[in-house]
Amino acid sequence: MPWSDGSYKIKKVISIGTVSELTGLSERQIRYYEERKLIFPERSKTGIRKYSFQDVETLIEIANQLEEGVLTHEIRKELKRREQLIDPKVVRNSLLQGQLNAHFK
Amino acid sequence: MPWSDGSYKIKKVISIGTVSELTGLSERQIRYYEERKLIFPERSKTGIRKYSFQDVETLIEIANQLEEGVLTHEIRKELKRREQLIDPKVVRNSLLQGQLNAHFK
DNA sequence: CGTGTAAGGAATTCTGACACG
DNA sequence: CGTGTAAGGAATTCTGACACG
Repeated sequence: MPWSDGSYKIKKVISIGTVSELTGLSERQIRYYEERKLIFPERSKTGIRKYSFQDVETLIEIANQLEEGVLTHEIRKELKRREQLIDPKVVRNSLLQGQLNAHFK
Repeated sequence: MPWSDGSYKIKKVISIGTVSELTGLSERQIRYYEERKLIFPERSKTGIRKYSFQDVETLIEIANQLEEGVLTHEIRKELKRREQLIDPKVVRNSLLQGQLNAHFK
C-alpha cells in the first residue's frame, strides 16, 4: 500500500473539527491561517478541508508565535525558510542552480 | 504535546468517509466489521466514528481474509491472538498470572 | 453471512459578511 | 490584524430495516 510507509505524519486525512480538538484552536482560526498562507490543507472532491498530523504540529507552532505577538506575515516567512531546508524539490533545485552558476561563471 | 510522539499511527482521528477512500471498502462494510468486533473505532461526543491509521491497516487485512473466504468469526480470533502478542497490558497480566500460578502451585 | 440501498434525522463543514479594535 | 458569530446551504454520518442469497 502506497500510504502505508512511515508517512502517516504527512497524509492529509483529518477534518477541521478534529484538528480543532487536537490543537485547541477554533475552526475560525484554522481557516484564517490558511487564508494567510500559513497552512495548506487538501480538499475532498466536495471541498472539505483535510489536514495531516504535520499540519497539526505546524498549527500549534503558529499559535505559539501569535501569542508571542508575531504577525502572520512574519510567521509565513519563517515557515518558508524551514520548508527549504527539508523539501527535496528545493534541494534539487539548489543543486541545479549551483551547477548553472558554475557553468556560466 | 501528549499526542505528538511517534503514535500518529494509533491516534483515532479519521472519519469513515476517508477510511472508505483509504481502504476501498464501503462504509457499510466498515461498520459491519465493527458490529462483528473486528475493529474498534472511537466516537466523538456526538457519535461520529474515528479511526486510526492502524485501524486502516487492519481493515485492509480483514478485507483480504474475507476475499480468501475466511469467516468474520475466524478473523476475529486471529486478530485477538495478535493483540496478545503486542499489548503491554496483556503482557503484564501474563507475567502476573505466571507468578500467581507459581505461588499457588 | 456479508453487503447494497432508501429513509429520515442529526452533526459537520463551507463561504461571505458584519463586528470589534 | 486576528477572531467571534449568525446565516443558509451543501456534504457527511448515524441507525434500523428490507433485500438477496
